[in-house]
Amino acid sequence: MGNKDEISMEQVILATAEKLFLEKGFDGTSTTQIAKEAGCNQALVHYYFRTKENLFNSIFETKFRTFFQNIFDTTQLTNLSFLEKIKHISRTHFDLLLANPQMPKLVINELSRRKENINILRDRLHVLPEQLFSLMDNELQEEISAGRVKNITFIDIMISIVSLNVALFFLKPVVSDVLLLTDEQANQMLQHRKEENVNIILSYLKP
Amino acid sequence: MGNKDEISMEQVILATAEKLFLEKGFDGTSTTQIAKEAGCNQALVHYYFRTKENLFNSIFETKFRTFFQNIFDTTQLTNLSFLEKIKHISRTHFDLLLANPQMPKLVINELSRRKENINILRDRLHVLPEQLFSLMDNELQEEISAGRVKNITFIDIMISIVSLNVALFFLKPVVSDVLLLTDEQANQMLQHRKEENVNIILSYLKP
DNA sequence: ATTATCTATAGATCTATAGATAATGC
DNA sequence: ATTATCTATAGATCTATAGATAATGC
Repeated sequence: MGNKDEISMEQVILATAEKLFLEKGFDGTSTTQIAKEAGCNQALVHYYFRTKENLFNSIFETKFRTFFQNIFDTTQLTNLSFLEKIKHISRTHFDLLLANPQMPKLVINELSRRKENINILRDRLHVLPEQLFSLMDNELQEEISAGRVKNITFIDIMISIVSLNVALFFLKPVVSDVLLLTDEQANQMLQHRKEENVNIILSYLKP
Repeated sequence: MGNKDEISMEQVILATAEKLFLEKGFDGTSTTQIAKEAGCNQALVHYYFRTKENLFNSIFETKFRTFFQNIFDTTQLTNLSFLEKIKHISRTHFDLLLANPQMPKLVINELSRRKENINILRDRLHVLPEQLFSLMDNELQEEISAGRVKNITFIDIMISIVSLNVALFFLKPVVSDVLLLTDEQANQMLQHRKEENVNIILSYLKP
C-alpha cells in the first residue's frame, strides 16, 4: 500500500532537468546528462517527453507561471496603505528571487532563444499584471492628487522595483568576485540591499 | 599599395564570432557556424585560434576590459560637482549599455560558466574601481558631513546605479513583449528610463 | 619559405527512434 | 494489456587535427 510516496522516475527526470537547465541553460544541457544524473537511460527521457524542447518547455512554463503569479499576487495587499503595499510588493519580489536565484538568467536566455513562445505566455498571463495595475493605479492617482506621492506612473514604479531586485541576483556573482566576498558576506549584502531597495523606492516616491 | 585597408579573414572571423557569441552564447554557437557566416571553411577558425574556447576568451576579455574601463573611467569627472559626477556616471553607464545591449547577458552567462577566468580578470582590473572609489569616497564623506547627501556608502550608490541601468537591458525584451511595444516605443521607453534612473538616484541621495 | 586556406576525416557527442524485455494493473 | 524501462543504433552534428594546395613576402 501507499505507492504514492514513491517518487516516479518521470518526476526524478523533471527535477534533474530543472536543476540542469537552470544551471547550464538549454544548450548547455543534454538529455544524455539528464538521464545520467536522474539514474536512468537516455531513451527514457525521450519516452516521457519525446523531445528535449518539450521537456524544457514544460519545466519553463510551470516555473515561469508560478513566478509570475507570485509577483503579481494581489491577495496579501488588501488592507495595507499605499506605501505599505509598495513596500510589500518590493519585499515579496525580493524573497521570490532569493528562493529562485537562477530564474532571471533562465528567463532572459530562453526568451531570447525562442521568441514565439513568449506570445503564448503573454496571452495566458496578461490578466495578472492588469489586476495589479487596476488595483494600484487608482490609489496611486489619489496619493498624487493629495500631494503625498510624486507624479509618477505605476509602470515606472514597477520597473524600478523589479530592476533593483532582479539586478542584485545578476550582479551577485560579479560583486562577490570583485569584492572577494564569502558566502556569508554575500548573503548579508543581499539582505542589506533588500531594505536599501525599499528605501530607494520610498525616496523616489516622495513629492 | 595600401593593403591595410583590406580586412583580413582573421578579423572577419573575430567579428562574426563576436556577433554570434553575443547572440547565442558559447554553447549555442559552433565553429562550423562561425566559419559559414564568416565565409571560410571551419578549419580556418581553428587555424587562427586553435580552440573554440581560445576564440571565445580573446573576444570576451577584450570586450569585458573595454566595457569595464569605460564604466570606471574617471577622466571626464574632474571639474564636476559631486552630484554632477553621479549624474555623469549614471548617464555614461547607460550609454555604454545602449551601445552594447547584449553585454550583460554575455557577462552573466560566461562568468557562471567558467569561474576560473573571473580571477584573471579581477586581478588585472581591480585597479579601475579602486581609482573611482578613492576619487569619489572623500567627496562623498564631505557631502554627508555638510548635510547635503544622506549617509550612504559609495558602494550602495554604485550598486543602485548599475542595477537600475543594467536591469533595463535585461527587462527590455520582457517589457516590450508584455506591453506589446514597437521598437520605436521601446527606445523611447529606454530614453525615458535613462533620465528616470538619474532622478531615482538623486532622490535616494537627498538627506 | 612562410603563411593562409582548403579538403578530408577521426572521434566524440547528441537527439530521437525502433524494438526487446521487464513491471504493473486488471 | 498496458506502461515503464532497457539496449542498440541511425543520422546529424560538432571540435580538432593532419595533410594538401594556394597565396604572399622576401
